[in-house]
Amino acid sequence: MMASTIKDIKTETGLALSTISKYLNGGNVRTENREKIEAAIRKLDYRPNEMARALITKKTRTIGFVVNDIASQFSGILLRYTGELLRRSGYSMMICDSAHDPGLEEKNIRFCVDKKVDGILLLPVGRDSENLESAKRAHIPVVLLDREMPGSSCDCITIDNREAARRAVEELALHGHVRIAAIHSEEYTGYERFLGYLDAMRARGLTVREEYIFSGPMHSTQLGYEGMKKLMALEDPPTAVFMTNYEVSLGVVMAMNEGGCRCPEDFSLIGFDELTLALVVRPRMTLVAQPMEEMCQESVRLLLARVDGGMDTPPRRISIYAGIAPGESVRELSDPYTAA
Amino acid sequence: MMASTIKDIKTETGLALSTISKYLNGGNVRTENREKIEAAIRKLDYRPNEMARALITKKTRTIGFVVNDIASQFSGILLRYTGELLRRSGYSMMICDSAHDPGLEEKNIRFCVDKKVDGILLLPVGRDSENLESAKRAHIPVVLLDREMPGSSCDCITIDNREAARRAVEELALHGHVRIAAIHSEEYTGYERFLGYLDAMRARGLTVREEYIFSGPMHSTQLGYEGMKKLMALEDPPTAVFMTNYEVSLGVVMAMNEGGCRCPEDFSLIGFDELTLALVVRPRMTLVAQPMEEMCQESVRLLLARVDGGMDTPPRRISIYAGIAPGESVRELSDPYTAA
DNA sequence: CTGTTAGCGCCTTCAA
DNA sequence: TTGAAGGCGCTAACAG
Repeated sequence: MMASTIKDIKTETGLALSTISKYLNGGNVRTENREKIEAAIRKLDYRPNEMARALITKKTRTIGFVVNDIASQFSGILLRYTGELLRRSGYSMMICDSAHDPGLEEKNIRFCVDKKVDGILLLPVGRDSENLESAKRAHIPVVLLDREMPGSSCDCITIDNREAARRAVEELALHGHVRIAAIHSEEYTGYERFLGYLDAMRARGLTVREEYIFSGPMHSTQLGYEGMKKLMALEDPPTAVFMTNYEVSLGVVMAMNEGGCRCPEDFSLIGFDELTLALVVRPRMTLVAQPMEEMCQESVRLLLARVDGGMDTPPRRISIYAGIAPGESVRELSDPYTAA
Repeated sequence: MMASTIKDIKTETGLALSTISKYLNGGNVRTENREKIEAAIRKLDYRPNEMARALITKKTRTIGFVVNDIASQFSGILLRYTGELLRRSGYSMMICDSAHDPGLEEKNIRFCVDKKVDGILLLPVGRDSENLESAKRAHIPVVLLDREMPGSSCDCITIDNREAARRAVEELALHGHVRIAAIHSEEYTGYERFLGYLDAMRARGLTVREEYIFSGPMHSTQLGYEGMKKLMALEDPPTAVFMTNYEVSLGVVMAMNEGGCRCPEDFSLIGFDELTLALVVRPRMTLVAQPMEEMCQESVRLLLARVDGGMDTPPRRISIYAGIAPGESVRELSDPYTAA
């Protein structure tokens, strides 16, 4: 009734433990013995005990994924891709949700370390690389996904947030927009993208009006909703709005619908992330499409390379190009100064 | 440089291994020795090796969560609650995403079994309890969350889907609605809720018109969007729409906004799940609020009871009452037959 | 209460 | 290629 062990295979086949072990680990065994072993494994439904194996090899074949917010759609999709990639490489994934709490993030990393994961994928909440201390002490590699942490010496996969944002706002300007608002979060990605907005405005010599900037501590539907409400109520409202993530865009669209405004007639919009909203809303939103699958591939590749290869090579920072997926949410403005 | 072991504590303190082990497991030790041990632990930054521990105790203190769709907001929130609850009980959570694929679900369960998890929480994709075979053979308890599986003999936590749906549709009827449409998925929850719709219609003696029913294989924004488009195009459209989940509601709202329809003036709406949408859309949606936190508490409680207590007691099926959160998306219809 | 002695299931030297 | 012996880090009997 108990799960069968390698010993049972031994008594079943009459071979030595080490022979069986070698077979299990892909070594060369006489064909006749191989067949015996395979038959016994099938018969007893034997599966190696990963715990015992890990005790010796010091490899759990488990990766910890510490995620800023498990309930966000963006994270969910990253988790799906990475989980699948890891599974294909024989790794399992232990997910810990930091729920936007930097303190919890630190605990989660420590938890992963205690569980002896082989490596950690981190989609960070905070900017404080002190949170990584426990992993560093235990020599467990960490790869940062989607967001950098200034003080850290980890590999890091991001998109070129600032540059992508700059191009997005440039797109608005190219269509003749001058009164361009921005709704952004103060998190890493939100702020980087806001900097890109400023870059574009400056490069074009456009005025950055204070009342056109709306920000909040983190990306949320709430933020977009409230921001757009405020912008719509302005005496001299913008003609275009730049939004720094998916949830924010969702909130903006809700606010516009509620206020009876149309896109792009009343407001042109450009945002980030090609998720559900983008597939459903008409007119189709123009937005920066983050190559999420590629981000996951790169981060898993880097992490597994560290797991196998070690920490002696210098940290790599990969910034992936994020292009703009065309849509119809930006309208041509011939004379911006008379536009509503 | 290597992580310190219990042996290091032994040489540091001069005590026997078993004394230290006993201390670690909460046994009684002479105060003077306790202090020695504690000092050594701090000094060497010792943390017990969970692998070695698991090898003897046969408990990994890890729970596997096999989830139908990690990218859905509903699942995300369930994962957040359960993860937190488990962490507080000293358990880690290994999440496997089935991505709506029953075949992958079976693989995921087998994966959890191989990883020797102490128990499995399953939010199922399919209805086929054969997927649970590997867990059953290994005597690993499984608790079903949110959805039943007919043939299984597992504990199961659901809400009273059918009854809650019946009450929701009854609510529409009480406001004078007669031409009531339903957009539902063919998944377990979607279908149960559709049955509740039929119950209510029948009880009221209302006609169930074929053109008022729209369904699809699974819950999605797409489903709601397309369903609502179709309903709006009808010659004789419904006055109210019942939607079987959150994503569907989102799609419906999008379609209405796009078509220039207002809620509740043009269509009354009632749906499920108090998520982001519910917090942002105005007028506030009337909907069945699933007690997600309670569902998680119950399922974790049941699962840990199985982990400790064993499988000899008969399976428990808990159905939690889901109330209707009031909103303003259902309007009073005095004369339904003349309403648009 | 403390220490000694065996293992948990597996991998990895070493001889043969 | 194969087999015997030792040990990974820890807990669980015992005996003291």
